[in-house]
Parts: sequence; structure tokens; C-alpha cells
Amino acid sequence: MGRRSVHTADQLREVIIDASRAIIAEQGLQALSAREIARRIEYSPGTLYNIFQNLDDIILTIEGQMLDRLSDVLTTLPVVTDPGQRVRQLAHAYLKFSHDNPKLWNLLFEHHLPAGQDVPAWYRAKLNGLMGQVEAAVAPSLENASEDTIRRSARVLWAGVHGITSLSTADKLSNVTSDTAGQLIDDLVGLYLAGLAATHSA
Amino acid sequence: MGRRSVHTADQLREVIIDASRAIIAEQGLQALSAREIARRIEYSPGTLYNIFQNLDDIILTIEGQMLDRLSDVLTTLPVVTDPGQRVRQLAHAYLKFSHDNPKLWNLLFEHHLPAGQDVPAWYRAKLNGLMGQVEAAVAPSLENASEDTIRRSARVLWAGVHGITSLSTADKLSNVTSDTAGQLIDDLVGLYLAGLAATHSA
DNA sequence: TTGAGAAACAAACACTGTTCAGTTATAGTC
DNA sequence: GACTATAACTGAACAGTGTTTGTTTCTCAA
Repeated sequence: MGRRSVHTADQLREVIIDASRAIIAEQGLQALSAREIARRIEYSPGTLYNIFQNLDDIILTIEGQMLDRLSDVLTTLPVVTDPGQRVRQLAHAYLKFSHDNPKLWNLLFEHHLPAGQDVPAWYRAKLNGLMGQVEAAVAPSLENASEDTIRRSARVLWAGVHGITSLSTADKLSNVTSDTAGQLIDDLVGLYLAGLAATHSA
Repeated sequence: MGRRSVHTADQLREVIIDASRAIIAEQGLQALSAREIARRIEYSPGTLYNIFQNLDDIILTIEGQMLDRLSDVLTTLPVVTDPGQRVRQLAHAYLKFSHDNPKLWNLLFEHHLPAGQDVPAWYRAKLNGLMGQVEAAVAPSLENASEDTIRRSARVLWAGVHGITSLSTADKLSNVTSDTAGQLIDDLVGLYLAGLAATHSA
């Protein structure tokens, strides 16, 4: 066909990402293919490679946007002063975010780069940013604790919440519906805070 | 070529599973292909389909064996009477199991059946069995608690441990090595037990 | 000895990611 | 207005994929 120029490079980039995200949201990662994206946006497969290095590049871009969105959600949560409530609020926001679009969220854990390649620096930075938000939420419950303790504590909480959401969206935690995942989160955060209080005052 | 009969159907079944498991252990799920299995066992791809329905069937079989192995590991753990120590022991056994062969263990969470299909009943049964073992370990720390509370509590612990192992093998918990995953497990179990003690005696 | 059926294969189908030579429409120059 | 350089895009090709099917060959029982 040759030059068309109905989209600028930036627009095309966006169109590709949107189509890809839609495919994943609807049918999961395994349904994503260069030809399927091309079909949807009515370009040839080759065009994708003018703009992205490869499919992994497209997928990583989508993952990055999701991390940003999650970060936004966490930052714009209504203000809650009680430290315990704050932690609870964060955990539930994470759960809601993951349940709002399980297929898309699963992307973060299903997708792996080829052996030997690891995620780009900007990706790690986004992850660290999120972890920072959790640390900030946890810190008030850990007065006088060392930086290290706070970091470890935040990770334990994060990993715990992740474990519940992960197993529940994968449906690998026998008979757990979306509701009861929320209950488990409450239990976890409850125990976690009680544990903190106990070991901290001891 | 035609009939060869160097292997019985059962032997062939085993050879296929062994080769598949080896591929996954060495190169991950994405490296598994019918042709690669066939190459290794020196049969044609078509032969796999005389014995298994499809690749998913092969993969599910391997998953089932892993769940059995984990169950064995947990059952044959040295006897520990202190309830807290018992929970700790279980958590570390789970971590060790998953870290001993991360690629294989990841299979349980990376692999998804096609949309609409869910895991066979025997698979669910194995999961329930594992959960039962966790419940049994947790129960002594929860005297007089309802069945329901024990179930929920066991799941929270299980999911928490899973979250840590999951994020650490995926290397998505910034700077977490195998060692520090163990530390996080200790933290989690410690907080968990402290939390139980606090809320239970309250 | 022969026929039936089991065991295995090879080829085919429709797909996949990726590359790249070739084509075309446009923007800019004269 | 004509012309060219080049950006934009395509489509075919390559080597792979899962799975199905028809065919061949071998074994074993009658």
C-alpha cells in the first residue's frame, strides 16, 4: 500500500497499545499475537515493528502503564489518618484494582522476558515507587523502628496481599470468591496489625 | 516406521512426562513444545497424542505430581510439637520446595487452561488436601476457634507464604534473594503468630 | 499363514514472531 | 507544476508452533 499517514507515529503507538490491552483484557495474554493486533488496527503485522522492538516491548509498555495506574489509585485514595485504617485501605485498593481486570493484572506475573534478560530499569523504578507507598503507609504503625524493619515489614504485607489476590484470581485457593478474598485481606491486615502492636510494644 | 514396541504404553507415558518435566525445569514452560518432547524421546510428535489428549494434559499431569510431592514433603517433616514452630517449619518447607526448582514450581501459576475450562476434580482435591495439612498445623494455635476461623486463618497464612515465594522467585520484590525470602517468611509467620495470640487472648 | 489391530510416523493445516525487499504516497525543492 | 528523496507501509518468506489424519509396519492370535 505504501504511505498512508492517517496516524502520526505517536498515535499509532497508542492505537497499538490500546488494541493490545483490549485483547489481553478480553482473552488473556495467550490470545495476544502480532497478527491479531494488526487485524484490529487494520495495519499489517510489519508495521508494529516500525514502532516497537517486538511483542515483549509492547507487553512491557502495557505493564508499565498498569503500574502507573495502580500508583495513581493508591495516591489518590481519600485521606485516612488512622494508621491501621490506612493499611487496610491500601490493601483493599490493591485487591479491587486486581479484581477489576484480572486478565490484565495477571499479565504482571504471567509474562516473563526470555531467559537472561531482566526487566528494564524504569520497570524496577516503578515497582520501588509502589513499595515506597506501602512503606509510607506502614511506617506510622512502626514508630522508632529502623528503616530496615519498615522495609521488611512493608514487603511482608505487600507479598501477603499479593498472595491472596494472586491465588484468588487464579482460583487456586479452594472456593474463594471475590467477596471472601476481601475477608481474607481483612484477616491478614488484622493479624498483621495486631502482630505489629504486640511485638512492637513488647 | 510402524510398530516398535520398545516401550509399553505406561513406560512411554512416563518417558514423555520425564522429558517434559526436564524441559520445563531447564528452560521453563515456554520452552515446552510437542516437537521438543518428541525430539528428546526420539518419537514423532504424533505419538504423544496416542497417550495424552494434548499438551495441557501433559502439563496438568506434571502439576499433579508436584502437588503430590509437596504433600509428601509436608507429611514427612520431622515431628515438632510446639505449634508455633510447626507453622514456621511448614512455611519454610514450602519456601524450600518452591526454590529448589523455581521453573517447575512456577508452572502451577503460569499455566492456565483455555477459557471456560477449569481444573479437573482430582486437581482441586489435591489442593484441598494441602490446605488441610496447613489447617492441621494452624489449629493448635487456635484453640476453641470455629472450623471456619481455622479455615480462614490457614488460607491467610498459605496465601501469605505463597505471595512471598511467588514474588521472590519472579524477582518482583525488589532485591529479594533466596535468603531474605526466608527472612520475610520468618517475619510473616512471626507477626501472624503474634497476631493470633493477641486477638485470641483478647 | 494370515488377518486384525496396535503403534508409530509423516505430512498437512492453520497458526505463530519476526525480518526485509519492495512499493507507494507525500513533503519539499526547484 | 514537475520531480525526487524518503517516510510509511505492505506482503511474502522463514522457521517454528499444536494438532489431526491417513498410512505404514509390525506383532500376535487364530
